Amino acid sequence: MPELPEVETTRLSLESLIGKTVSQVDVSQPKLRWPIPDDIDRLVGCRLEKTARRAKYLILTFSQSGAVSRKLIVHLGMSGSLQQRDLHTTPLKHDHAVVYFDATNIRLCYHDPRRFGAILWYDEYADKLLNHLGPEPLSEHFTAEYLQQYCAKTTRAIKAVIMDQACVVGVGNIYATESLYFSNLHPLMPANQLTLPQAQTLVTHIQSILANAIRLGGSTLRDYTHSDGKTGYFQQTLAVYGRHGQPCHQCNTPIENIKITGRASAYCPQCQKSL
DNA sequence: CCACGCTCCTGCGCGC
DNA sequence: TGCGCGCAGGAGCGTG
Repeated sequence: MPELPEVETTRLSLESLIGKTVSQVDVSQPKLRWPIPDDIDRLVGCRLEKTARRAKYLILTFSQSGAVSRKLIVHLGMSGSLQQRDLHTTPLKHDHAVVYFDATNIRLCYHDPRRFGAILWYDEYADKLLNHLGPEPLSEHFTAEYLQQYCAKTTRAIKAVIMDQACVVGVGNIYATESLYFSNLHPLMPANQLTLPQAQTLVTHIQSILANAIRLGGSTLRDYTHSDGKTGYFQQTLAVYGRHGQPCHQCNTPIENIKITGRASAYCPQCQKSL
Protein backbone atom coordinates (compact mmCIF):
# COMPACT_ATOMS: atom_id res chain seq x y z
CA MET A 1 0.00 0.00 0.00
CA PRO A 2 2.35 2.62 -1.12
CA GLU A 3 1.82 6.14 0.02
CA LEU A 4 4.02 9.00 -1.06
CA PRO A 5 7.06 7.93 1.01
CA GLU A 6 6.95 4.45 -0.51
CA VAL A 7 6.68 5.89 -4.00
CA GLU A 8 9.62 8.19 -3.36
CA THR A 9 11.63 5.26 -2.00
CA THR A 10 10.78 3.28 -5.13
CA ARG A 11 11.88 6.19 -7.31
CA LEU A 12 15.22 6.30 -5.53
CA SER A 13 15.71 2.57 -5.99
CA LEU A 14 15.17 2.94 -9.73
CA GLU A 15 18.05 5.39 -10.05
CA SER A 16 20.41 2.42 -10.07
CA LEU A 17 18.96 1.53 -13.49
CA ILE A 18 19.64 4.93 -15.07
CA GLY A 19 21.79 4.47 -18.17
CA LYS A 20 20.65 0.86 -18.68
CA THR A 21 18.93 -0.13 -21.91
CA VAL A 22 15.73 -2.16 -22.02
CA SER A 23 16.21 -5.48 -23.78
CA GLN A 24 12.81 -7.06 -23.30
CA VAL A 25 9.37 -6.34 -21.84
CA ASP A 26 6.97 -9.12 -20.87
CA VAL A 27 3.37 -8.45 -19.90
CA SER A 28 1.46 -11.34 -18.41
CA GLN A 29 -1.57 -9.40 -17.16
CA PRO A 30 -2.38 -6.11 -18.90
CA LYS A 31 -5.55 -5.45 -16.94
CA LEU A 32 -4.63 -2.91 -14.31
CA ARG A 33 -6.56 0.27 -13.41
CA TRP A 34 -6.19 1.04 -17.10
CA PRO A 35 -4.76 -1.48 -19.53
CA ILE A 36 -1.02 -1.60 -20.01
CA PRO A 37 -0.53 -0.22 -23.56
CA ASP A 38 -0.15 -3.03 -26.05
CA ASP A 39 2.79 -1.23 -27.62
CA ILE A 40 4.70 -1.17 -24.35
CA ASP A 41 7.46 -3.14 -26.10
CA ARG A 42 8.43 0.11 -27.80
CA LEU A 43 10.56 0.52 -24.68
CA VAL A 44 12.95 -2.09 -26.05
CA GLY A 45 16.16 -0.41 -27.10
CA CYS A 46 15.42 2.63 -24.96
CA ARG A 47 17.66 3.75 -22.16
CA LEU A 48 16.38 4.90 -18.80
CA GLU A 49 17.36 8.56 -18.51
CA LYS A 50 15.53 9.95 -15.52
CA THR A 51 13.21 9.08 -12.66
CA ALA A 52 10.78 11.62 -11.28
CA ARG A 53 7.75 11.66 -9.07
CA ARG A 54 4.59 13.76 -9.10
CA ALA A 55 2.18 12.97 -6.28
CA LYS A 56 2.13 9.16 -6.18
CA TYR A 57 2.91 8.87 -9.86
CA LEU A 58 6.35 7.75 -10.98
CA ILE A 59 7.50 9.31 -14.22
CA LEU A 60 10.20 7.40 -16.03
CA THR A 61 11.92 9.03 -18.98
CA PHE A 62 13.53 6.79 -21.59
CA SER A 63 15.44 7.78 -24.70
CA GLN A 64 16.38 6.04 -27.89
CA SER A 65 19.72 6.97 -29.41
CA GLY A 66 19.51 10.18 -27.47
CA ALA A 67 16.66 11.33 -29.71
CA VAL A 68 13.03 10.42 -29.20
CA SER A 69 12.09 10.31 -25.57
CA ARG A 70 9.42 8.00 -24.31
CA LYS A 71 7.94 8.74 -20.93
CA LEU A 72 6.09 6.32 -18.76
CA ILE A 73 3.69 6.97 -15.91
CA VAL A 74 3.65 4.26 -13.26
CA HIS A 75 1.21 4.24 -10.36
CA LEU A 76 1.51 1.59 -7.67
CA GLY A 77 -2.14 1.75 -6.66
CA MET A 78 -2.70 0.12 -3.32
CA SER A 79 -0.69 -3.02 -3.45
CA GLY A 80 1.83 -2.36 -6.18
CA SER A 81 5.61 -2.41 -6.05
CA LEU A 82 8.49 -2.28 -8.49
CA GLN A 83 10.96 -4.89 -7.45
CA GLN A 84 14.40 -5.52 -8.85
CA ARG A 85 14.99 -9.22 -8.72
CA ASP A 86 17.74 -11.52 -9.82
CA LEU A 87 17.25 -13.33 -13.12
CA HIS A 88 17.61 -16.67 -11.36
CA THR A 89 14.75 -16.16 -8.93
CA THR A 90 11.34 -17.48 -9.89
CA PRO A 91 8.79 -14.88 -10.90
CA LEU A 92 6.09 -14.30 -8.34
CA LYS A 93 2.38 -14.52 -8.74
CA HIS A 94 1.07 -11.04 -9.63
CA ASP A 95 4.23 -10.01 -11.47
CA HIS A 96 2.14 -8.45 -14.24
CA ALA A 97 4.93 -6.83 -16.20
CA VAL A 98 8.65 -7.55 -16.27
CA VAL A 99 11.32 -5.34 -17.80
CA TYR A 100 14.76 -6.71 -18.63
CA PHE A 101 17.85 -4.58 -19.07
CA ASP A 102 20.91 -5.20 -21.22
CA ALA A 103 24.04 -6.36 -19.47
CA THR A 104 22.44 -6.73 -16.07
CA ASN A 105 21.38 -9.60 -13.89
CA ILE A 106 18.24 -7.79 -12.97
CA ARG A 107 14.67 -7.87 -13.98
CA LEU A 108 12.35 -5.12 -12.91
CA CYS A 109 9.03 -6.63 -11.87
CA TYR A 110 5.79 -4.72 -11.57
CA HIS A 111 4.06 -6.64 -8.79
CA ASP A 112 0.48 -5.72 -7.90
CA PRO A 113 -1.95 -8.24 -6.39
CA ARG A 114 -4.96 -5.93 -6.39
CA ARG A 115 -4.19 -4.36 -9.75
CA PHE A 116 -5.23 -0.85 -8.75
CA GLY A 117 -2.07 0.53 -10.26
CA ALA A 118 -1.21 1.60 -13.78
CA ILE A 119 1.54 1.62 -16.39
CA LEU A 120 0.80 4.19 -19.09
CA TRP A 121 2.42 6.31 -21.77
CA TYR A 122 2.91 9.77 -20.33
CA ASP A 123 1.79 11.50 -23.52
CA GLU A 124 -1.58 9.77 -23.48
CA TYR A 125 -2.45 10.20 -19.82
CA ALA A 126 -0.55 13.11 -18.33
CA ASP A 127 -3.33 15.60 -18.99
CA LYS A 128 -5.96 13.44 -17.39
CA LEU A 129 -3.93 12.29 -14.40
CA LEU A 130 -1.55 15.10 -13.57
CA ASN A 131 -3.15 18.40 -14.57
CA HIS A 132 -5.53 18.85 -11.65
CA LEU A 133 -3.05 17.97 -8.92
CA GLY A 134 -2.38 20.32 -6.03
CA PRO A 135 1.05 21.19 -4.63
CA GLU A 136 3.55 18.67 -3.34
CA PRO A 137 3.28 18.52 0.46
CA LEU A 138 7.03 18.95 0.94
CA SER A 139 7.33 21.87 -1.45
CA GLU A 140 7.42 25.58 -0.69
CA HIS A 141 3.97 25.90 -2.26
CA PHE A 142 2.26 23.97 0.53
CA THR A 143 1.96 26.67 3.17
CA ALA A 144 -0.45 27.47 5.98
CA GLU A 145 -1.80 30.41 4.00
CA TYR A 146 -2.43 28.24 0.97
CA LEU A 147 -4.14 25.52 2.99
CA GLN A 148 -6.35 27.89 4.90
CA GLN A 149 -7.45 29.66 1.72
CA TYR A 150 -8.16 26.36 0.05
CA CYS A 151 -10.16 25.17 3.06
CA ALA A 152 -12.08 28.44 3.35
CA LYS A 153 -14.13 27.65 0.27
CA THR A 154 -15.62 24.37 1.43
CA THR A 155 -17.56 22.84 4.30
CA ARG A 156 -16.28 19.35 3.61
CA ALA A 157 -14.63 17.49 6.47
CA ILE A 158 -11.02 18.57 6.92
CA LYS A 159 -9.87 14.98 6.55
CA ALA A 160 -11.58 14.65 3.17
CA VAL A 161 -9.95 17.88 2.03
CA ILE A 162 -6.36 17.01 2.90
CA MET A 163 -6.85 13.64 1.20
CA ASP A 164 -8.10 15.41 -1.93
CA GLN A 165 -5.29 15.41 -4.49
CA ALA A 166 -6.50 18.76 -5.79
CA CYS A 167 -5.71 20.33 -2.40
CA VAL A 168 -2.41 18.65 -1.68
CA VAL A 169 -1.03 15.43 -3.14
CA GLY A 170 0.34 12.37 -1.46
CA VAL A 171 -1.60 12.45 1.79
CA GLY A 172 -3.32 9.07 2.00
CA ASN A 173 -5.61 7.77 4.69
CA ILE A 174 -2.90 6.77 7.12
CA TYR A 175 -0.97 10.04 7.00
CA ALA A 176 -4.15 12.12 7.04
CA THR A 177 -5.31 10.27 10.15
CA GLU A 178 -1.97 10.65 11.91
CA SER A 179 -1.52 14.30 10.96
CA LEU A 180 -4.92 15.31 12.29
CA TYR A 181 -4.26 13.50 15.54
CA PHE A 182 -0.96 15.29 16.16
CA SER A 183 -2.61 18.58 15.19
CA ASN A 184 -5.44 18.03 17.70
CA LEU A 185 -7.98 18.48 14.91
CA HIS A 186 -11.21 16.52 14.70
CA PRO A 187 -11.32 14.76 11.31
CA LEU A 188 -14.93 15.86 10.76
CA MET A 189 -14.22 19.53 11.37
CA PRO A 190 -15.67 21.62 8.53
CA ALA A 191 -12.68 22.77 6.52
CA ASN A 192 -13.83 26.39 6.39
CA GLN A 193 -13.48 26.63 10.18
CA LEU A 194 -9.75 26.03 10.00
CA THR A 195 -7.87 29.00 11.44
CA LEU A 196 -4.48 30.10 10.17
CA PRO A 197 -2.66 28.83 13.27
CA GLN A 198 -4.44 25.49 12.94
CA ALA A 199 -3.49 25.36 9.27
CA GLN A 200 0.12 26.03 10.23
CA THR A 201 0.06 23.20 12.76
CA LEU A 202 -1.46 20.85 10.23
CA VAL A 203 1.00 21.74 7.49
CA THR A 204 3.89 21.26 9.89
CA HIS A 205 2.68 17.83 10.98
CA ILE A 206 1.88 16.62 7.47
CA GLN A 207 5.37 17.61 6.40
CA SER A 208 7.21 16.14 9.36
CA ILE A 209 5.31 12.86 9.24
CA LEU A 210 5.90 12.46 5.51
CA ALA A 211 9.54 13.46 5.74
CA ASN A 212 10.12 11.02 8.57
CA ALA A 213 8.42 8.23 6.65
CA ILE A 214 10.61 8.91 3.63
CA ARG A 215 13.65 8.70 5.86
CA LEU A 216 12.44 5.37 7.26
CA GLY A 217 11.62 4.14 3.75
CA GLY A 218 15.19 4.87 2.77
CA SER A 219 16.51 2.86 5.65
CA THR A 220 14.37 -0.16 4.79
CA LEU A 221 15.65 0.08 1.24
CA ARG A 222 19.25 -0.41 2.28
CA ASP A 223 18.54 -3.81 3.82
CA TYR A 224 16.12 -4.66 1.08
CA THR A 225 14.89 -8.09 2.06
CA HIS A 226 11.17 -7.48 1.86
CA SER A 227 9.29 -9.08 -0.98
CA ASP A 228 5.78 -8.31 0.13
CA GLY A 229 5.86 -4.55 -0.16
CA LYS A 230 5.22 -4.19 3.57
CA THR A 231 7.95 -1.70 4.16
CA GLY A 232 7.79 1.95 5.01
CA TYR A 233 5.06 3.07 7.32
CA PHE A 234 4.42 -0.44 8.59
CA GLN A 235 7.71 -0.09 10.38
CA GLN A 236 6.92 3.08 12.16
CA THR A 237 4.66 3.31 15.15
CA LEU A 238 1.29 4.67 14.23
CA ALA A 239 -0.30 6.77 16.94
CA VAL A 240 -3.96 6.34 16.03
CA TYR A 241 -4.41 4.66 12.67
CA GLY A 242 -5.74 1.15 13.25
CA ARG A 243 -5.78 1.67 17.03
CA HIS A 244 -9.50 2.08 17.60
CA GLY A 245 -10.53 0.82 21.02
CA GLN A 246 -7.00 1.17 22.36
CA PRO A 247 -5.98 3.97 24.73
CA CYS A 248 -4.74 7.28 23.38
CA HIS A 249 -1.01 7.67 24.07
CA GLN A 250 -1.60 11.18 25.42
CA CYS A 251 -4.72 10.80 27.58
CA ASN A 252 -5.66 7.10 27.69
CA THR A 253 -9.11 7.79 26.23
CA PRO A 254 -10.14 4.94 23.91
CA ILE A 255 -9.50 5.77 20.25
CA GLU A 256 -12.71 5.95 18.25
CA ASN A 257 -13.29 4.99 14.67
CA ILE A 258 -15.69 6.63 12.22
CA LYS A 259 -16.10 6.61 8.47
CA ILE A 260 -15.48 9.76 6.47
CA THR A 261 -16.24 9.56 2.77
CA GLY A 262 -16.02 5.82 3.11
CA ARG A 263 -12.62 5.73 4.78
CA ALA A 264 -11.87 4.49 8.25
CA SER A 265 -10.92 7.44 10.43
CA ALA A 266 -9.47 6.83 13.86
CA TYR A 267 -9.24 9.74 16.29
CA CYS A 268 -9.07 10.55 19.98
CA PRO A 269 -12.36 12.13 21.12
CA GLN A 270 -10.52 13.85 23.97
CA CYS A 271 -7.49 15.25 22.14
CA GLN A 272 -9.20 16.11 18.85
CA LYS A 273 -12.01 18.39 19.93
CA SER A 274 -11.90 21.07 17.27
CA LEU A 275 -15.31 20.03 15.95
C1' DC B 1 -19.77 23.59 -9.70
C1' DC B 2 -19.90 20.61 -5.67
C1' DA B 3 -20.05 16.52 -2.75
C1' DC B 4 -20.67 11.92 -2.28
C1' DG B 5 -20.70 6.99 -3.39
C1' DC B 6 -19.40 3.51 -6.68
C1' DT B 7 -15.88 0.86 -8.82
C1' DC B 8 -11.79 -1.84 -9.85
C1' DC B 9 -9.21 -6.33 -7.27
C1' DT B 10 -7.16 -9.67 -4.02
C1' DG B 11 -5.60 -10.96 0.58
C1' DC B 12 -6.49 -11.05 5.11
C1' DG B 13 -8.93 -11.56 9.49
C1' DC B 14 -12.73 -12.82 11.75
C1' DG B 15 -16.75 -15.67 13.10
C1' DC B 16 -18.86 -19.99 13.04
C1' DT C 1 -9.05 -27.01 10.63
C1' DG C 2 -11.67 -24.96 7.06
C1' DC C 3 -14.89 -22.24 4.86
C1' DG C 4 -17.09 -17.93 3.48
C1' DC C 5 -17.98 -13.38 4.23
C1' DG C 6 -16.81 -8.45 4.74
C1' DC C 7 -13.53 -5.14 4.69
C1' DA C 8 -9.52 -2.44 3.20
C1' DG C 9 -7.81 1.10 0.04
C1' DG C 10 -6.28 5.34 -4.42
C1' DA C 11 -8.50 7.97 -7.19
C1' DG C 12 -11.18 8.60 -11.47
C1' DC C 13 -15.82 8.82 -12.67
C1' DG C 14 -20.86 8.85 -12.61
C1' DT C 15 -24.79 10.62 -10.30
C1' DG C 16 -27.86 13.60 -7.71
